Amino acid sequence: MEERLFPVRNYALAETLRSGQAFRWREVAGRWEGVISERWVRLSQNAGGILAYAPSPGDWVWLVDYLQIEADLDGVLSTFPKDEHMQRAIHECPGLRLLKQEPWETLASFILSSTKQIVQIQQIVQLVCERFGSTIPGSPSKAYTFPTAHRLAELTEHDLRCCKMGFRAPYLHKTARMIDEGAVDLEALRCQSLEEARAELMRFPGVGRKIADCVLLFAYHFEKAFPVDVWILKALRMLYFSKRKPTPQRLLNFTQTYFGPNAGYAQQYLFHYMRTRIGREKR
DNA sequence: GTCCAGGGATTCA
DNA sequence: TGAATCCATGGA
Repeated sequence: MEERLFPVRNYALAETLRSGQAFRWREVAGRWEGVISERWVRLSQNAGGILAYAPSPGDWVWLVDYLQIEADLDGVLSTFPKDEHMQRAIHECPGLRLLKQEPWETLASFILSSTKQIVQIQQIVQLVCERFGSTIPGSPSKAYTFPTAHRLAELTEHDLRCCKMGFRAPYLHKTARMIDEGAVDLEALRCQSLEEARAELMRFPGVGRKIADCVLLFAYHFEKAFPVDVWILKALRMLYFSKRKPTPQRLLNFTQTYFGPNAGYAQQYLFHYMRTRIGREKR
């Protein structure tokens, strides 16, 4: 086991890991345990920064990249609109970050996310990993990798349905098969334009605009991708369109222009703001 | 545009 | 404690 302190400032670790972009982090006695690709890791935060603990971590680049430790957050925030709502959203959760996740796991997880609450998505993903992932040797607690597309492709739809994913099972199964057969190359999307990459992702069953944009943002860091779900819809209507009722097309145009070059990052702040503050007040 | 597809967590009475 | 509602939706 090795330990390393990353002296990063302005990083809201707990809020970031809980924010609904990743589904495999577990809080254990104030520390966070998770799996990044093939590696188990435990994270905690103190005044000095983020403390990481992992078996044979090598150069830790995998973690620095995943957590985006070297990202210039202040630079990103400075591109946000200077309106009252965005400034409040930033103030509400200083240090909220976007992670950089592995494309296949992100795609599969968000196919499973449709009309599910975050807690339930976590449960389904955990079941899938326990049943079909590989065990990770050397981790103090039982840990599993996220199963490969090839592994899921050789299962039956029924095997997947048994992980409580319901009608999402055929979507995930067919998507795994398409990737396994090479019909779509997830790595190739990295050098495509946002529009091309989105169109590729939407070829998968169960992937519409919203899920495609989640994958584009959380895995590929297309910084203009702006997933619009019920929370964001609520936020936009309440904060920016309180007087008139916008058409869906008008809302889409707004998300593509108003929030600037880091619209996806702004979306994450809005999402968190809605779920914590307003979400609570409204109830 | 409308309806439907699991089922668990959460809220409410 | 039992019922109602909600849920990072997409497809027919």
